[in-house]
Amino acid sequence: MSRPRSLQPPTRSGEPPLIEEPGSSRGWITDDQISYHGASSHAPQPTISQEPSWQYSLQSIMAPPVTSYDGIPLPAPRTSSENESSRATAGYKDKNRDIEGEGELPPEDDVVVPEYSHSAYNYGTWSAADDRTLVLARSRGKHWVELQRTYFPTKTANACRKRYERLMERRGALEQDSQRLERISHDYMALRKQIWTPLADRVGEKWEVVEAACMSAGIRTIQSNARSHTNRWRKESRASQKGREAPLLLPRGPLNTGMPTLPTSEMGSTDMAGDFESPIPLQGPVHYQPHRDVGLMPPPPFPLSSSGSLPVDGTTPSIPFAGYLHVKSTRRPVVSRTNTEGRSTGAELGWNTSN
DNA sequence: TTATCTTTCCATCGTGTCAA
DNA sequence: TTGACACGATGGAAAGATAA
Repeated sequence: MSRPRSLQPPTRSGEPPLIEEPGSSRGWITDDQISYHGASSHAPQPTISQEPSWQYSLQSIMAPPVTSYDGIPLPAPRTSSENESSRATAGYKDKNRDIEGEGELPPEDDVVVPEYSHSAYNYGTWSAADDRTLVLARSRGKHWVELQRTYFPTKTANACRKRYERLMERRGALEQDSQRLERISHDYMALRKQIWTPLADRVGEKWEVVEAACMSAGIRTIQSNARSHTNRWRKESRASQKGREAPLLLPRGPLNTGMPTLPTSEMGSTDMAGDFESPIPLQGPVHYQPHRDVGLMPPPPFPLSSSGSLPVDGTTPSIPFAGYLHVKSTRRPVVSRTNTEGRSTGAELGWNTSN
């Protein structure tokens, strides 16, 4: 099976708009509000309802049932007995799907088949309007074949069914994620001081200041800054070594500077150690000292975003060499896709918040 | 037997990221 | 700037399940 790489989905400008329900505050999405690649990240997200009886403790075990999609009541999951009775009484018409959802389906006569051939592979994306039509039609008991012939003649019934399944899975996961984020936020507020204090001690700042700087910068900015900072330090270190007889020795061991001590075990034995690396291995108890007191080649000031709250004047203690954290991304955060992964939270990074 | 639905596998495409 | 790579999205196909 080969598909022409150049085949693109047709523009949807010729499709009829969905009919807005009179008095409804929920307007239909017009074509110019939809981009057809990555559309779901920009289009208004539908509202999802789920069973209120769904228990918090079950979050990590199973996704709650999705009971509505953007206000459209969805049929309850069918049991085998319901299947049997519905088919017997309704002449194979599934009465569980015979639910009058809000909104109207586009008139069947108005459905315009795009001009490209159905025989060509239809690698078309689904717009928000398509999704709504699909869910509405399904909620009214239309079989896949009928639904496909009526509203999606350029797609197959199987494609419609799979799209429907994925929509339901996605919406369920979305709702689950929002509740999960609430839980993480709650725990974060309780543990944030513990989380940020080690880094704050290392750089000689208040933990609130360090937290604000990192939060405002974002993980991508921090990754980028850390990498460039490390590269710059290495470059300058090499240049410095060229001009000396003896290589520049990096401090190890106690310097007795009065700065907070971060035992190696705190970094080396936690999951966090797998996400960060320093220019040199951490060995033994290390006492950190602002460079200006030690007389080492001063690293550049800590890079800040434009909204960063750390001062960048010369009095700001820069991060000692061992404090350069280069974040190794084990999973690339996805920015514009609709998936919900890529969140970087203390919990997900495996920060050891126990004391 | 037929119709419908579900599950599973797999190939392809689009897009973002990263290193050279 | 470009190519390699990873990953999610999409849809075709086949097999199996279920009920009329």
